[in-house]
Amino acid sequence: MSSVSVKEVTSSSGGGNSRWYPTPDQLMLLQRMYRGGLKTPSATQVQQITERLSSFGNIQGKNVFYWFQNRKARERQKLRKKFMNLFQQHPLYPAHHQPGLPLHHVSGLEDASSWKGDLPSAQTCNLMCDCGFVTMMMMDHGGTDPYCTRVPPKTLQLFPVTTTISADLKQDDQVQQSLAQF
Amino acid sequence: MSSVSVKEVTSSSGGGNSRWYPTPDQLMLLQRMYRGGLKTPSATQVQQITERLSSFGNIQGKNVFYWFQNRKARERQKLRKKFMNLFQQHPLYPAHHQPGLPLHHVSGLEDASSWKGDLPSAQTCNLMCDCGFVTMMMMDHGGTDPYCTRVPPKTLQLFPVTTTISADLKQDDQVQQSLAQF
DNA sequence: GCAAATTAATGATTTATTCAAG
DNA sequence: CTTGAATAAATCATTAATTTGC
Repeated sequence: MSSVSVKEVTSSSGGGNSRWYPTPDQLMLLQRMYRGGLKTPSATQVQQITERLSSFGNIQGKNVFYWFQNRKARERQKLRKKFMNLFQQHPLYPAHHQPGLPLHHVSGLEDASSWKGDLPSAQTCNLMCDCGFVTMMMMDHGGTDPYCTRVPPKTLQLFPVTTTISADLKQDDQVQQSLAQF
Repeated sequence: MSSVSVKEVTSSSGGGNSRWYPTPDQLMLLQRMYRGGLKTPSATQVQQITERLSSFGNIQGKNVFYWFQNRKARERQKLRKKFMNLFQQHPLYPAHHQPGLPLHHVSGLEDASSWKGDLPSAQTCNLMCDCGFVTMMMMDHGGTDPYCTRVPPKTLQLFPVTTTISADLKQDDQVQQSLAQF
């Protein structure tokens, strides 16, 4: 570990070359392009960029591709995290998840009488939920938000998402599973 | 800063006043259910969900109903937009033989030993465009990116790709500009 | 000062979604 | 219903920072 094996820039051949590290120049240019608005370069663009950057050191197309992918992903990640911290005080959510699940059918709810009558028309929903939805969308990209931390929950699979059941059953099942989460 | 004010979740039912804002927990669960496959909950399901979510804060059946309605509607909206963009942003991937840009996977890029599922095409912003994420981004770091801004058609042709103008060319342009800097 | 130990960054892979074409 | 195309999300893996005890 401590061996800071100097990686010659001669990437090819050698054999087990370790990963690519952008040279300062390469990095600068990549960042400049990103800030300039290029988030997802096309294949052609990757190719061009690679060619140009190769004059500063060894580089491959996949390095460029990965760089933009990671850059973009981590920007979003950072923003999500920040935004969530802004919003929900309470720490990362492992709080409520019950393996055992209390799945039960809250019986006696069939009629749904409490709100059935005031079921609003479809036209109004846009107005009503607009702002709230913005909030949601902001956090949406963390939809499953297992982000938060790497520490607490290792991997939490929530939905198997099997497509072998009828829609209704599947939905009911999903509801149950979802409800079972808390 | 506009959207951050959503903080007060006070939907106190006291005076039939302000509208509902989902709490983070409620939101998370709703999203989870939606992604789990529940797009249009039945009345019964709405009721169940409402009961469960009410343990996190004030909520009514119609809120849940509206939420799903809007979520679904906006997903469709988003897709429509995406579809439209697809007609303008060209797909530049599989096409035919490009001089140095053969089929799939930006080959011509060295070993490409693991260069597998890549080949990005330009259409990223779509997810973020819709509901205020852009706002957040701007708020966060100075409104840098034209994530989803409409693309002014530029007259710049670099590649003989079939038709297409606009977004992709814009990006190519950006690349050119960026590359031109060194 | 210095390394071992720990944490943060980030390059590289894998996995899950999603829509639409067949 | 299945599958292809294309990601974004999640994860793995390795390296650089840094902390810490001596």
